[in-house]
Amino acid sequence: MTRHADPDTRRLQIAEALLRTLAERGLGGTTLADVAAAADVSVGLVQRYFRTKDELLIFGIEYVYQRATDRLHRVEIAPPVRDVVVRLMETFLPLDETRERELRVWLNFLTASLTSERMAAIHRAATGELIDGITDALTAAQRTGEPDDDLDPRAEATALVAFVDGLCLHHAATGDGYDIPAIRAALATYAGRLFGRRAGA
Amino acid sequence: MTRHADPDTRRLQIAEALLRTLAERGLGGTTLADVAAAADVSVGLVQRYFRTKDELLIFGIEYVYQRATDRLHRVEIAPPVRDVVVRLMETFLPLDETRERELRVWLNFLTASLTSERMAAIHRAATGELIDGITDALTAAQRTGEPDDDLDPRAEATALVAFVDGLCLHHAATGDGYDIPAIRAALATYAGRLFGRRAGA
DNA sequence: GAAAATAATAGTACTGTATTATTTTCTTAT
DNA sequence: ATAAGAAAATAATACAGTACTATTATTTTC
Repeated sequence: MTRHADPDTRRLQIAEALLRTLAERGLGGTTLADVAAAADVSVGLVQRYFRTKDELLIFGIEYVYQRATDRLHRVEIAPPVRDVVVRLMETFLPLDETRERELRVWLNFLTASLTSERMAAIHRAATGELIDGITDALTAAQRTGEPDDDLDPRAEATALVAFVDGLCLHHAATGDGYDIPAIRAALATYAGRLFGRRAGA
Repeated sequence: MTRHADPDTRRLQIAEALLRTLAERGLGGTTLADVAAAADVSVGLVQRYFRTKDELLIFGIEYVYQRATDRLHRVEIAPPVRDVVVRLMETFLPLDETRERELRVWLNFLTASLTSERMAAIHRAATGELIDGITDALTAAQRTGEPDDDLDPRAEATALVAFVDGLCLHHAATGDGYDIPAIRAALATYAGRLFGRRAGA
């Protein structure tokens, strides 16, 4: 990579190399040299675009959340709300290699946020916005009488997010029993109960 | 700590110091010196009882899973099954400081297992046994006609474990909206739907 | 007196950071 | 169109800090 590119592109290229490296070696096993090698770039270049390793990591986590947010915003919002909610949550599933990687990276950052207030804040903000969005969707659905009568939209939104994250977590760490079809089926079942599948049985 | 103790006790003492340190500083921020200090012991002593740091960490994760297993085995198994399942899952909730610590440690080990086959194997084994147990409970409940008619016990068990782990994960990392009462309420709601709360509304 | 634990030290390896000289690439002005 | 100069990227090196491991002598405890 000896071609000049504009600064923003370079930062993105390096960030993507970071994500690849993080997914493969974990946060504790990732060095600047690793990232530079993955980006096919010299270590000095990484240093030029990111003053410190911390700055690179912060940029990396924000990049991951940005991509997740972009996916969310591309979701079609045509009713019924039940399907909208399912589609929203499915954007988080590791349905392709990219998201599989991002899941692993996310888990690393999440664990890091236990000891880094800086990262914790980023994570909290993103999670909060997500839950707000789901809450709004559930509230809207209630007005159309779609979901169960007396459910607490915010509580259900937080529970749903926890459920999906739990599924993803086990997919990444456990494997067995948490393959993609199983996860989608579990999500469908969950949504069915949440919105009351009285029509069925 | 200058009193002699039998080897097993010493290893346990050091392991507990490890857990305290891990919960506080994370896996990446924990050094042998930290552990020794937390155990009020010299670094040389840690080295005597654990040849390498890796050996200490493996012992630590096994210790955590052992404690979780012990808690599971102390759960009362009096029907209805619905309550048994809830009680089983509640043993994983961070209901006291010890489990709060263990949750953080567990998250660190879980993330580490993404890049360590050794740790991944330990995690998979423990998760597998747990899911087997829940599956058995659900199957037994089906014979008594307690839960819904046509549910897949194994799929439901894996989903339930994912749900609880997701709740714990967000409690540790996110905080907001995932306090203990909220988690218990979410679990109760989930169990209610799983076992069919037709009696209520 | 034997075993356990401490204390001090040394060595090796790795990593983040900083610096510098050199080469390559792009742009611009002639 | 091309040559000169600016900017970007490389390469090599140095440095300081840290951590794991190993070793040894000394002290404490049983």
